[in-house]
Amino acid sequence: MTPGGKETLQTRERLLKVAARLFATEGYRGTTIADICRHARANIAAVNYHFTSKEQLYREAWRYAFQQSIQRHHPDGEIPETAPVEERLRGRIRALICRVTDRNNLEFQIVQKELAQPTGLLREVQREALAPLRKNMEALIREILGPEVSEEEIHFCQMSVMAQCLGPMAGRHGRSSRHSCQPFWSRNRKALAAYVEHVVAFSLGGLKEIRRLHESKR
Amino acid sequence: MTPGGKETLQTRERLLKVAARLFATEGYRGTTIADICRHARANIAAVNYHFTSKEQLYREAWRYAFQQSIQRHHPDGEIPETAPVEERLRGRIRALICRVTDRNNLEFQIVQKELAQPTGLLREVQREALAPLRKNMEALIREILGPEVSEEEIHFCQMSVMAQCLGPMAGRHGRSSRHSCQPFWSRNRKALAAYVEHVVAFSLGGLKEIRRLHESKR
Amino acid sequence: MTPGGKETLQTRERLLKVAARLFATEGYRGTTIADICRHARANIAAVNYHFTSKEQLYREAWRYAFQQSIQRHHPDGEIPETAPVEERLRGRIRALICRVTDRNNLEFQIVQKELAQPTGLLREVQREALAPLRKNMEALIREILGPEVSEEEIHFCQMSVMAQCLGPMAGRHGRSSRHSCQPFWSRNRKALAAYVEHVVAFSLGGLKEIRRLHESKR
Amino acid sequence: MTPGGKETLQTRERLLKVAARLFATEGYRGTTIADICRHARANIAAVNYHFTSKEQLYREAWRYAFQQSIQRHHPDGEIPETAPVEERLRGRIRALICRVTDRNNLEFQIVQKELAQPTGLLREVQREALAPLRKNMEALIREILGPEVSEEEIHFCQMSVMAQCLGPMAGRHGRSSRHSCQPFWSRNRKALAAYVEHVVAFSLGGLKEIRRLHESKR
DNA sequence: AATGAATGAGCCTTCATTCAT
DNA sequence: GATGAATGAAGGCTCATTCAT
Repeated sequence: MTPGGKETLQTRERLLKVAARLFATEGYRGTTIADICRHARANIAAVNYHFTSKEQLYREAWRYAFQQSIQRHHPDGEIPETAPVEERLRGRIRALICRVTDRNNLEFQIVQKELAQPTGLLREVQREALAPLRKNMEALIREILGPEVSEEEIHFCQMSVMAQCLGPMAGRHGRSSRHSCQPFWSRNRKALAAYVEHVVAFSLGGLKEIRRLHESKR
Repeated sequence: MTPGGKETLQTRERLLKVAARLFATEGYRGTTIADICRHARANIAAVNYHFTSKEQLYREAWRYAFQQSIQRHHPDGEIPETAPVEERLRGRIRALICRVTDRNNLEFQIVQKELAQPTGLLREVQREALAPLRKNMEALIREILGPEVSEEEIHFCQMSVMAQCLGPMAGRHGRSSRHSCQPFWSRNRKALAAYVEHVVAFSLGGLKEIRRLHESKR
Repeated sequence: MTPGGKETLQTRERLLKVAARLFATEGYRGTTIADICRHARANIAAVNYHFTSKEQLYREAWRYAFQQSIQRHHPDGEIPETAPVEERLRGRIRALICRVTDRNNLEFQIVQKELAQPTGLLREVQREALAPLRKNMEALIREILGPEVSEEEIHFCQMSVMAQCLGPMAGRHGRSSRHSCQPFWSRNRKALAAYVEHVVAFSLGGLKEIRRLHESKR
Repeated sequence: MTPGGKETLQTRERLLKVAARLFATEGYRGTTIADICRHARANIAAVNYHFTSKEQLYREAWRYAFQQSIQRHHPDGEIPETAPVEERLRGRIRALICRVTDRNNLEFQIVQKELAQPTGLLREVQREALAPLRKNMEALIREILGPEVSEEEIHFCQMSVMAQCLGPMAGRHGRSSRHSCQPFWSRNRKALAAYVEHVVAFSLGGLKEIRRLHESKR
């Protein structure tokens, strides 16, 4: 209809957009192909035409959300590499919490549902999205704790920090949100900023304690 | 069939047991009434007969798992009320992590799926299971931080501690676990105990830092 | 509705009956579950309830037709075992041709479609229906030719006789029969009886020739 | 694309070739337009563009296979018209059995599926391919039996001979052949030649018997 | 002449629920 | 009190065909 094959691209893209949103709010099983096509104003067979199967669409929709997410948010919080390590940790934590709590960022909403109810379809999630995040966080922590702390301890510290960042993800709701109270971070930006500062302080305190214990043990 | 309604009770209980297990591993949507009845050696109509609907069975199954969980695990970690507050915090943390990582404890597996994919059917979860946990944790934290720290800060600290306890929940898998690497805490008890000690130390360090900041601010 | 669970049995049986008829005329792929259920006045889900899948229904429908067929036609043409071998051969040939050309005998119509377009679902057809037929025919032929004729020759003779019996099967039509001229054996019984006598005579002549050649070769 | 419509012709021919092969192995319903176009490296719309519909392609594909078949095999087995009638019968029988069992000869594979499962699309098959075959066979038989034998008897004899030739067609498989044992004639050429000789001998013996009966009746 | 996106009808199957014993 | 047959709505997917270039 429109010139230049634009229409074609648009249908595929519309499907991806809608699919990412619905998968994020309703989960894989809770989303039907019919829903997706209706919202994307596309034919019921469009999904199978463009993506072969619902499973494939799921994978590509997550990838789409993932790439949109890293386009919007710099994972280092735009802190230069030369800044002190505490500053860089703050940048990482802020960036991650922002990505996690951003209503328009579908990536982590899909990830969360995938973690809770693995479909086995997003193995690449681990590889491409979460593993680098963890690797990077562990590098920062190793820098703070010094080279003599065991890898297990570093791994545990990374878990502690990441858990605090991902924590606000829980209780995020889809359609059925009528039953739930709004989470704190959706009230205003100030509350979110306060939580970020809390996590930074709490984590630095925790790391300090771990290092102290390690040194006293020696 | 047998007199005294005994048979009924047995069937009912079998259904609850099986349902809790399946809901925990496969989620609400991933579990079919037929599955439940087959595993419980019950008639296909038994669920609707005993529980009116799948939704109602879901609610009662979670409650069943919840009550079994608190029967097995003392939420205070069997630390007497008179022990120092740090000891009581350690007891709480250990108890919670144990409940969360216990493969036979279905309660939190259901909770996790409910948090990620709210069906809106477990509003009571919040009220009966999680809220008391949080309340109690906040009380301990308030005791540690002193009465002058703001409620918001106490709430944030509770989130930090709880997030670390619930963190290991993520990545727990049901049927599709063939795709996943085993989590650290399933390797052996020692690793789990080490993580518990880490969370205690990290959290105490974090709380210390928060208190220090608060006092210096004054 | 009707007393005694009769209705239940009837639905299953109705499905089998209708399925056998439709599979016989339209083939496996040409028959839809919806068709079957409509003709059997059953719900669209009835097939999957009673038979799990279309494939399973196909197998059971053939078995149903097979058992009805052997109930109606005695495979030996009701010739006593003590009769001369030529008489017994005539009985066999007549019985087989009757079964093959009987419009109400669905068994061979299904078999024919299965031979032409194997679904791989009726492997038991070979074992249960055709193999015994061939075995029996070979026994008669061996009796006629004498023990010194090679197994290969006996097998070839069996093929010659069987092919003549099954030949009228070809050109049997389903829905699209408006395009085809009626086969000779549907015109009247006399034509069919004449064909039977022809096959008997032709085959006995053939066998005589084979034996003659064998003896002259010696 | 290329000038002169050459490209078109090539695409058209590729479609015909592929279609004949797929229709022969999978049958009309078992073959999809998408399959054909994929194997022929043609656009999904190519079939409808070149042949208007799948039905039309089916007809033309059979005709294509038919013409290729008669180009490769001389229907008289290359026996001169002047040879004795028995020799000419042998030539015919051998030629027909060769065509039927030749794996590369798609014509009869399509015919067989059409006979078992008439789509009503190949009415011309009867007229153009089978009828001449039968006519010719009947002429030979009439020559052997003499002019006084009834037309019905001649027709029956033709059926007997043809059935033996077409018999090996049954059990020929497409994709699902993994379930089937290999037919005798694919083992080696000697087995096939032996079967040809058997059919010739058996048929001559049968015809002799028929003539004898006819003469004795007189 | 040829293409690739798009369509709509239809197919097999699943599943929570109901109904008549 | 308990059962098993039956239902209808819906889900994912296939496929021949059409449409706009």
